[in-house]
Amino acid sequence: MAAPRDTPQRRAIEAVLAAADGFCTAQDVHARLRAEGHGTGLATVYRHLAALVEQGRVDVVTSPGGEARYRSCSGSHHHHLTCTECGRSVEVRIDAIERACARVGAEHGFRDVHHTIELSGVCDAHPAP
Amino acid sequence: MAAPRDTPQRRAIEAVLAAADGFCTAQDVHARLRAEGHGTGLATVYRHLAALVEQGRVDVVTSPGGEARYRSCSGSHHHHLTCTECGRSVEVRIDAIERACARVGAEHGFRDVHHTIELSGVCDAHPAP
DNA sequence: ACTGATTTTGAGAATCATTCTCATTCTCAG
DNA sequence: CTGAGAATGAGAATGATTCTCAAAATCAGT
Ligand SMILES: [Zn+2]
Ligand SMILES: [Zn+2]
Ligand SMILES: [Zn+2]
Ligand SMILES: [Zn+2]
Repeated sequence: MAAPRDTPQRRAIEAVLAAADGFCTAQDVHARLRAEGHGTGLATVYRHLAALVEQGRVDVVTSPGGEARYRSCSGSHHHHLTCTECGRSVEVRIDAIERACARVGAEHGFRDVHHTIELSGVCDAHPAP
Repeated sequence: MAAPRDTPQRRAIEAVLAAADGFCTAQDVHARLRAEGHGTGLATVYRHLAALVEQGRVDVVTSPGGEARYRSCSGSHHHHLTCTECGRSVEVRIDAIERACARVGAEHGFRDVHHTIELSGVCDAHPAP
């Protein structure tokens, strides 16, 4: 369960994530690697993706369809606003929400409260009403 | 794809959800039905669960493990605070968050913004620090 | 570089939740 | 009662993720 060292495969995977500016699926990463000539295996992609998530270098959200989608990100706490049309996503940080979540947890006698928040919508690069 | 009518199977499923006071998996529901003697099939459980979700009579959240968990709920907009130890969960409504989410969407030029929020922690029925 | 120990890799098999298929059973209006 | 259409359930199919394990790469010590 130790994090795999830095290897060419890991670098290739990080490169793919950096190139994409939205979330992409493990299978997507694998396909893109294959397209670029790297013979990286699917298992390896999953391994590194999991390690990167653990290190906080990559975010993962489980899409409604049930698959996990990955995206490289800054290390500190934040959430994502993602376009449902083009997949583009921006990191957002909203103190009001952070505070409200903490307060609600306390009010109900819960401790060690965590939260997951996902925002989605249609960005301004698409036909408007 | 039309919503199935009201049938004994549907009633049984709703009963199971009502009995449990936390989220449970489709497979859980199926198993519990079997245990109670109903010969309900897995496909039927999934069908009704999906219909109930569509009607807003049931909430669904995809757990970190990737499976969908269901819970009967009131119809109006709300979120859940769930205990990671016993699975108990309470509905919460936090205007501050609703407002903040809408505002952030607008600030970034997104329209038709939706959000999913899940709170989890340990409830006061468990050993404290 | 050579050797042996350790880690990483990748092809394919194994899992497992969910969805599909389809013949059978139900429901209900006429 | 009868026939059309809806619902059911057993089992197959799907598809993402995880596991298995032999081969390949890497490392430390010589
Ligand atoms: Zn967009
Ligand atoms: Zn937060
Ligand atoms: Zn609890
Ligand atoms: Zn809300």
